[in-house]
Amino acid sequence: MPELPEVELVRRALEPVLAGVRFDTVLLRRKNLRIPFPRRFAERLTGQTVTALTRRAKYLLATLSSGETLLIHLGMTGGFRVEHARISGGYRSEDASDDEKHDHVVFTMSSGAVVTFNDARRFGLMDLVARNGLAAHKAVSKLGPEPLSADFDAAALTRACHKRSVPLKLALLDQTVVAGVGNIYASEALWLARLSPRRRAATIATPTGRPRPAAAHLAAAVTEVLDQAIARRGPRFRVYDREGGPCLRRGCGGTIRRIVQGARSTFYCPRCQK
DNA sequence: ATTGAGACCTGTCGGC
DNA sequence: TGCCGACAGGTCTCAA
Repeated sequence: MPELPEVELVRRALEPVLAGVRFDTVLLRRKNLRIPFPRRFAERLTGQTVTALTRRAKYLLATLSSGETLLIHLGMTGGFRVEHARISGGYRSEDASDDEKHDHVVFTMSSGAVVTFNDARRFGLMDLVARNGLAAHKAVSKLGPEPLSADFDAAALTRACHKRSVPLKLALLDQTVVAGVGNIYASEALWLARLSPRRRAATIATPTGRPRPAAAHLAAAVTEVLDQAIARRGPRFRVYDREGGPCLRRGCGGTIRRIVQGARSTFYCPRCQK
């Protein structure tokens, strides 16, 4: 489920549970997710306090008292459940949670909170990064600008796109162009900017690499769809998954189409997105 | 260096 | 009901 807004919402929900709190026990129920857990993962985490919970692109970053960072990616289906330790004699109700068979990591915190990571498809990952090692970490070292920071604007987008022949939609999904946009928000941002997902990325720049108006429209649209999704606590599908439905732009009258780009679905209105 | 295809893994949904 | 293919909000790797 998670693109940048969803990860940010997870971060906000988890922050009060983890920040300032210690890992009392760490239970690994398997030895890998998308990649193996690092050596002695549980031992290295146990006893440490989380000093901050931040986010970079779609990664959650828990800074630890040792200066190390616990890096977490939710993949497609990853998520956390927060419960509280029960006094012995308690029982678990059957319907309290879905598939415990996909509960892969269980953190018991010094507060009594029990934080469980569940991930059916196991496209998620956890890693432990040495103090000062984060910037060089493979997962984050090549990420482009944070779309909700001042680093991201029409100029940054233009620089990243002006020599690229890929379709605009695929450029938005490229995490080195802008970090955190995924398949839903890429379609949504292009719709908002009235730009065709099939258009070459380089066409938002002039031949000399200056931003065209489309670059500013697209940068603003990316920011807006992400901001709105966070504020509304979830995406609003104005084109995504609306194949065959009417374009919601006032006065357009077009019909939403689904195409496949890079083996993933793209939704757009051929009538108003140029 | 860039690009597209395939791989990774499980679940769900629609059609026959 | 059961089976089968298509599809799912993400990355990574490989070959051209």
